[in-house]
Amino acid sequence: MNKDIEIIRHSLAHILAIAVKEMYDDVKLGVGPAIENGFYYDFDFGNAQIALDDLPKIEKKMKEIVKRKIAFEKIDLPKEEARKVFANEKYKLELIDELVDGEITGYQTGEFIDLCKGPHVDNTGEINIDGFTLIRTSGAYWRGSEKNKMLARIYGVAFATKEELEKYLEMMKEAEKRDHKKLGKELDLFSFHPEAPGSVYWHPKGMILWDCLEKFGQLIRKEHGYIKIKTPQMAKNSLWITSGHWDHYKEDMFVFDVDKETYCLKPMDCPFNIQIFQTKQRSYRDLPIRYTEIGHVMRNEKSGQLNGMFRVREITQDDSHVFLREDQIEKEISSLIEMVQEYYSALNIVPNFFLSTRPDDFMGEIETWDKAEQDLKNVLKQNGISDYGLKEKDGAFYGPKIDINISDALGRSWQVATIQLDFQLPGKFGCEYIDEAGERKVPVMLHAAIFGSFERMIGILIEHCAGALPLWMSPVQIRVVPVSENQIDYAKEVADGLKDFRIEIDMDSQTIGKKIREAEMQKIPYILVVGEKEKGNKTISVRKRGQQELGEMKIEEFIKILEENKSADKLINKL
RNA sequence: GCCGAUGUAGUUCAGUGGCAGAACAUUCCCUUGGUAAGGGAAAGGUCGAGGGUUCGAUUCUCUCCAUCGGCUCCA
Repeated sequence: MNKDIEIIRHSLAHILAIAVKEMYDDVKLGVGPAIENGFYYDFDFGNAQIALDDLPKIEKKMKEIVKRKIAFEKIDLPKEEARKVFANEKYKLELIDELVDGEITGYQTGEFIDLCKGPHVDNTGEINIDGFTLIRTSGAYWRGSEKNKMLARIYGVAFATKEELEKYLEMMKEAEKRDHKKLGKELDLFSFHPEAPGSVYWHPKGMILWDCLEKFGQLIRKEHGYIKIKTPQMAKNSLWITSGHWDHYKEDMFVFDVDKETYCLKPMDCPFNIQIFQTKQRSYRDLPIRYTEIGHVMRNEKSGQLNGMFRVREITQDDSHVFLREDQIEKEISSLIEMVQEYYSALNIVPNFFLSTRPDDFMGEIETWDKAEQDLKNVLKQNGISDYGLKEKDGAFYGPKIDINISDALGRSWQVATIQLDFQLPGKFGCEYIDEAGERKVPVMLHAAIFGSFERMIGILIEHCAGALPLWMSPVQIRVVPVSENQIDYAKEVADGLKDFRIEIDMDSQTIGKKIREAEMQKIPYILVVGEKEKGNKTISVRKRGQQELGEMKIEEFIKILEENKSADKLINKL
């Protein structure tokens, strides 16, 4: 973030607080930082409510304050002094109590003083009155904890100039057009229905996309030595008590009674994979054993956090579980990172790596966790990934993980792939193998999903390409458009010659312009126009998605173009 | 789950305390066309669900459901 604009954003948060204080009685202040593209401020309005409709008034007041050209003055506040100044601000007092003398500073603007480290602009006059706007309100828990009171957060966006602001707002409007929920409907890929909140209904075209992803994933896994399995959808709670999910994950599980016993829909596949491992006596020579499973798991996500395909209750994971010896850990994790990189480069997506560390609610010994975290750090380094982010306390209850995040059209970051190192569950279940010396040993377990879930990954993919999927994944790859009904027979002949592709014929008795428009809006990669001319010459006129005509050519020539496109996609030859 | 917004035809959206509207899509008719919308007609609705206020509610009000933007939580 540009330093100057960050100061402006921070100052605007301060000005927002002034405006709200002037307009509403008995408002208590929370905090108000600069954020990417703007700023926010949290307020406790007491019994009053703040709604979207109130924002224009507040924004007007902010602009008025900017025009007053008042100075921001930094003041040092000894703790006792600060307690006096903010005597009426319970949230500020809470923050002051955690600071020590000398650390506490405030910024005074006219009558108003805010508790703040700064920096701020010297004078409100430095702020461009047309460079910012308030965009939305939301609730936000005080200090980010669900246990605390929910404050009213007001968000604004701010830039140095009016033009930059307008450009940003325009960009966000464009981004909304790439929303996978909207495109999924328009392209007839999937739907949602109120009777099954958080579950996806896959339409025929969406299913083709799904199959392409699945096949490609399995191909990569096969090359890395994985074998497919399939496990149950539900199990008695005794299994989940053993695994620890009952203690650590119960809130998110669907639980129900059958014949006086308690059952759970599976929220994860791991315990079942462990049970398969245990059906035989395993030797050190057998390891690593690499299972992969298309896991259909169900998690009771809270209603308010469901979000299109990004956050569903029925999640289909490209799951894998590896049982291995300690000396195999680094090599195996490297292999998983390699798989992630192969997969994402084929999808033209750059993965962002994160290390997620021990959560508060962890299972096992701290020393084991420290070792596991160190192992993951080593492997990341060995694979040339040094710029990974840190997600503190974000590991699974059974082990730390390497996560891969991808942004959606609106710039929100979603976790997709995950590689988890687990020293806990195999022991919990009493897994063993016989080592070289004939001793019983507990294997280590890796949990990994390469693209995370079909739902989330497909949502992300759609948004990344605005629905214009690469040829190999397009549900319909080619549409033949006859100029008039007189060429329908020839169109069928053309389609027959391209049987290896997903091809369809537009039989509508509409103008050619209309039919082209339809095909373009459906984001079909190739449109083949056939009229009297083509019929006579035994050719086709090719139009590529989003471009002009490629010209008239023989079908064989067109197939050559398709093949080149395929090899450009690298992986298509494998499908 | 919490804060806020939204819910009207298959879709995108207008609108109103007193007979429910458009465009696109659908069906039919005319048109037989040359690279992003040819013309016409018909059909299409328990205005998210249930209470309340009212002579009368799609409209006001309450509860619930669903969706979206955040918060929290997670692939």
